[in-house]
Amino acid sequence: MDSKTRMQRILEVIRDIPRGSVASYGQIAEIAGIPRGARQVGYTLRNLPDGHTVPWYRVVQASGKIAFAPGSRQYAEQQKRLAKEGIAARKGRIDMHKYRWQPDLDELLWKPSASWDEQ
DNA sequence: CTGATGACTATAG
DNA sequence: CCTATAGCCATCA
Repeated sequence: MDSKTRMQRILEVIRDIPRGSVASYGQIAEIAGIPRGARQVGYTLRNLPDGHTVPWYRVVQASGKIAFAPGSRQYAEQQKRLAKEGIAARKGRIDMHKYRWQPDLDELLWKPSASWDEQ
């Protein structure tokens, strides 16, 4: 089925978010090849089956805010897990400039043989 | 098929 | 910074 493939691509991307970094729903969707699919990412995470190993807590809103309501159980859980990776959430907000995942840059760092002089 | 939903987002005030 | 609003789009009922 097609919807299943889409969901799997979303989960794959989330699993690729490195420890210590975060990505936005829209960013995940775009990387997964689903432009404007931010809500679908949220939908997918919302229905994660028990026993999953998806780092859902590394996904936040584009603004850097945690998507859960302040005071909720999940809000606290996410903030706690992020803190464990060295990501501080001040008032439920994360410094995206500092922690936003940049897959392209990651690849360049792992493949220094690529053209550097292009800038 | 139709209308409602929502772990979203960009924009305006 | 915050709220309000309008797009968005796969799923659901």
